Amino acid sequence: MDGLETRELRYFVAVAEELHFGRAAERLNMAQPPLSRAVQQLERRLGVVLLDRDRRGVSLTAAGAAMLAEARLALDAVDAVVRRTRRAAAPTPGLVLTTKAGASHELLKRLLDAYAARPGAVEVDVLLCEIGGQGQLLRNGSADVALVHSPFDVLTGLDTVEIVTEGQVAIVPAAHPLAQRTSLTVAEVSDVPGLPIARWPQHDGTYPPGPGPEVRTQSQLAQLVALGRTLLVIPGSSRAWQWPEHVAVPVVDAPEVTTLLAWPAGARSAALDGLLETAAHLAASASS
Amino acid sequence: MDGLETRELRYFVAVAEELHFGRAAERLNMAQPPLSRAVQQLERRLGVVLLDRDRRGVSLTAAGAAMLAEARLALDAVDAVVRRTRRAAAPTPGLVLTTKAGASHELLKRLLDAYAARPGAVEVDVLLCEIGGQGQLLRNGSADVALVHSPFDVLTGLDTVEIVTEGQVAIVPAAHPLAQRTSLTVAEVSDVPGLPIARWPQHDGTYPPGPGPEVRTQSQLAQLVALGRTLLVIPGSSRAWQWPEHVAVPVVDAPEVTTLLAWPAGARSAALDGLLETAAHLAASASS
DNA sequence: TAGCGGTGATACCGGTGGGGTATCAGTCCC
DNA sequence: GGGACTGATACCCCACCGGTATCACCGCTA
Repeated sequence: MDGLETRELRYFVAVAEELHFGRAAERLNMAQPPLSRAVQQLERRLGVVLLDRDRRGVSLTAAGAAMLAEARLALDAVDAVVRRTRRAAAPTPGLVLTTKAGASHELLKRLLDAYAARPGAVEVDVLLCEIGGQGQLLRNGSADVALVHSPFDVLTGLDTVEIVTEGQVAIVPAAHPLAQRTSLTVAEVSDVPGLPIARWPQHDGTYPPGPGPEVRTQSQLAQLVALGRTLLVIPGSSRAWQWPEHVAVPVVDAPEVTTLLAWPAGARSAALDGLLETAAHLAASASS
Repeated sequence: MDGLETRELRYFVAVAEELHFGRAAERLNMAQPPLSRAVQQLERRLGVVLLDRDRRGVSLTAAGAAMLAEARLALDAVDAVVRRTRRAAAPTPGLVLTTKAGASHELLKRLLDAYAARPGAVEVDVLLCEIGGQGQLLRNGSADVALVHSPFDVLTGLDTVEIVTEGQVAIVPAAHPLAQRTSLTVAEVSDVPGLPIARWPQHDGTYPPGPGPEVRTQSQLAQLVALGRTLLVIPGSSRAWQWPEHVAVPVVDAPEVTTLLAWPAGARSAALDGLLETAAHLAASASS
């Protein structure tokens, strides 16, 4: 009846992502025939057609698409078992905190310092990740807690505690006329001639179309602003990495950004509780 | 390095729950020796000691306890793959809504009627579960959405939308002096001589100690109240199942109860969106 | 239309390893 | 010290996973 092994899930995910048995088999370091067979067996056992093998290629059925999403979550959960178990077994368990490189640097520093001063504090490793990558790292057990920014980061499935809410600033090249302003509006900074918004890679690694430069890292972005090629709008506290060639101008009508600590729902531990309490104190002192 | 099959997780969970290789093997319908071997291999591959095999029995190490919690979540996620895939493949996919038997009956009826009247509404199956069982059913894919009650039900990992907030009433035997009152306080209904609060089974199936009667179902409870053996405090809308021998008295200082729809974070679908929208309308009309 | 490249499915085979039985090795208890 | 009980070890077998070889089907092209 049931039983479904993770091997079968991995096979299906590979095929569903590649939409090509040969390439999927290559990715799995195996030959194509056993992969075809395994997926057929999976479909028979589920009693569900997951893939349409038409002439000229493979495509997902509706059920296959549903299964792909669920299977990814399940595989993440299985990976999380290994990672969290290994960390729980470490001589000094510690915590892993993940955040976007460069974001909320000052706040993070205050949080870590305050937590380290607590009695019974454990070591906190900081794991820098790409934009929007925190959720994945929490789900697959690579991290215990993340510093995230609402409304930018997806928070579904995570418990959170707010730390601070703040306005946003535009980072513009010092030489640009906008740098003279004391405040700006969203309308003024969107679609500035000669300063197109930079484009970040999407989930599949490709870039959306548009006039702005393609970037992968914060430092690339910083340099591009310094070169007068783009501008960006970020939370005020992120200006820590501002260059001499940058000018920060408040954007008065930009949506407020809330910095939060997020953790996988239900994955509390004594160490995490300590960090959350520290964060709550920080939030209280910041708002007073 | 990685790899971990669900079979290994099932084996470990069985042993960790039974704390006895023989019984665990019996539960798994296999012999004890291969089970011992499999768990040993698992420990070697992880490089982590999960179980202490002391004289007189088996016990979990700290890492083993952590792994047990994670493994249960992962196995639920794998089960969810099967259930949700099968449902997605059904000719008419439908939605499965779960709730505690007897709770918010009127509200549920209004919600389902209103949703059924929507264009494009799919069939909604109602799955009645035991107290507090909704989270498990959502996690393992047995249900798509649940009707839950804050602060009673655990909401971690679930996205929610509020429907209605209401006060609580005490359900007391009509023959009891308290039935004459027009309002009560928490202090008055806790520890009433001769009317001890009923006890519900815990997660492991055993009952907490105390003077109250042991119950498993709402109808048992209803009968016990009618017999004058206990009283209970529940949301006002739950009085639908009130008997002639019951009297409902508002408890003025009891915490308010919020009825919500909850669903696994990130598991949105077109059908679910329709139901949530209906619930939002219901909430708006109820508050106005 | 015949050939060819490319795709997934089928046929068959060998080795690994998961699961079985039989037994051993401790421990506790009378 | 013997028996009951528990988990570990020894050994065996065969199911099944993965490999190679090949087929069947389609579309393109000359």
